[in-house]
Amino acid sequence: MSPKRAASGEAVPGGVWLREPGPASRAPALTRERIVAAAVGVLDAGGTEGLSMRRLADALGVHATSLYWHVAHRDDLLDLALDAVFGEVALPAAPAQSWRAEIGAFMGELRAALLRHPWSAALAVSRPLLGPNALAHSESVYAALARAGLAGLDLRAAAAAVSTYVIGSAAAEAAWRNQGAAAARSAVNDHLRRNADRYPTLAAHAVTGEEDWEAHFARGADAFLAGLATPRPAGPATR
Amino acid sequence: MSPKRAASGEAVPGGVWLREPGPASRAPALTRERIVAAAVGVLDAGGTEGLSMRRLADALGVHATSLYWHVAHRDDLLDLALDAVFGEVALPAAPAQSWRAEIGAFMGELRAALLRHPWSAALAVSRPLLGPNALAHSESVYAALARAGLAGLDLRAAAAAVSTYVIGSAAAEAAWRNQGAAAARSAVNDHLRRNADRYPTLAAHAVTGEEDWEAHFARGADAFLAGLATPRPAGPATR
DNA sequence: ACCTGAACACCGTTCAAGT
DNA sequence: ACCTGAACACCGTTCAAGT
Repeated sequence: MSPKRAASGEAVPGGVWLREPGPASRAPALTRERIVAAAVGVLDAGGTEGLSMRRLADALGVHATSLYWHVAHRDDLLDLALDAVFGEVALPAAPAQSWRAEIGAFMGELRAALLRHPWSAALAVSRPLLGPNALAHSESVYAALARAGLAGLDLRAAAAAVSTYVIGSAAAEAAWRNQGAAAARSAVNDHLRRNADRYPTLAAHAVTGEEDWEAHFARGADAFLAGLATPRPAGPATR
Repeated sequence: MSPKRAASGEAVPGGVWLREPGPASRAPALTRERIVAAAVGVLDAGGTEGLSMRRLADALGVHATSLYWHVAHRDDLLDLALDAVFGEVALPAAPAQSWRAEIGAFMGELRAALLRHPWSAALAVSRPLLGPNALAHSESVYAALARAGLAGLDLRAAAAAVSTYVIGSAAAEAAWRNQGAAAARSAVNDHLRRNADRYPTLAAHAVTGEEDWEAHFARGADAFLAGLATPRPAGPATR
């Protein structure tokens, strides 16, 4: 695990400073951590499409093919970068608060992390979340819901729904923000108003000005948590 | 709007059958509908990554660059194909049933359509849904929820949550099904069991055998609809 | 063990040219 | 109006080679 001993020679006190840091003393130059950190940077800058092996290699001062020593495919990079985003979300310190407060807090924090990296939510819906950070959060959500008395299919469905709602909302928000934003929004409004005969309710109720995404999200999350708290009709299918 | 008149010549009764369908009488060969239908086919066969302009052109017996006459970018193709999937979902015929039944039915049908085209859900989370078919469904969801008494932010949040839940669930399901399925599943189970100290609740409650995805989905949808039906605390922020 | 360099089989998109 | 063909600037990934 420790890096190889630096090049040999007589032990001269203070010699480190005099010797050229020969190739043997260079740390591996590339590590998974460095690669993943750089990948997150490239993704933040250019989105999923902007992440190419060559561009990432450039950012690391290295040839593209070198990356394949540390990583099997480009896809692995995406999975690793995504789990790094989950790693930005703190795990609940004290399990003292109510399950509802704990899960509500988790939802808010996960949303914030996903929005800090606008490429991440779209990625999170499209691949199994099995990285250590994602699993750690999954575990704490399961634990909180189990404390709430859920089990079996109810528990699994509730846990899945929690992350589905957060990730899906963040992905939608990121998708809207990505594009021209203001320009796009007014184009949509125009379109709806021009076709008010086909879309009367949309024309009357859909967005007009600046969306308050956070209030929007919180409203849905509230409704959703209220639903989870509602006792299920104890049908025979409950296992 | 009507296609150009076929090549001229003396009007001989029954002559159509005798004349070669010369180049002048060929219909435009490429139309947006044909292109979109072929794109859906290519996507069904090879997923989002499998859709390239050249491959699609091949399927249509045409040169790749010809597509650019009908479509501006590859992205347009994705938007058009996605809206075609929404077009497979029937609009509610009679607005007679309860809003809850209507929306529940819509959710089930949309899920089915998205799963018939496993590439579609992941796409639907990552881009604004502004195609005519998507908007038509959006309109009817808004209308049903407005009938239920929702308005303003409540209405928008509820409508957004409905599609977020359906699309997010379908995307997650498709992602799990895409990969090795059985192999992957048992690998995950092994992984969780090996790390049961880190993930005790997951190891105890997470999937073991075959998932019943539909029951899973329905359970979450029920909880979710129950939450929507729960009256909101009439805070001052309700506009 | 780790990185390079050349190479292969692809990409999306443009643009001038044909009919 | 619609399609072709050549061309440009990219891709992910492999593999033999270097150190």
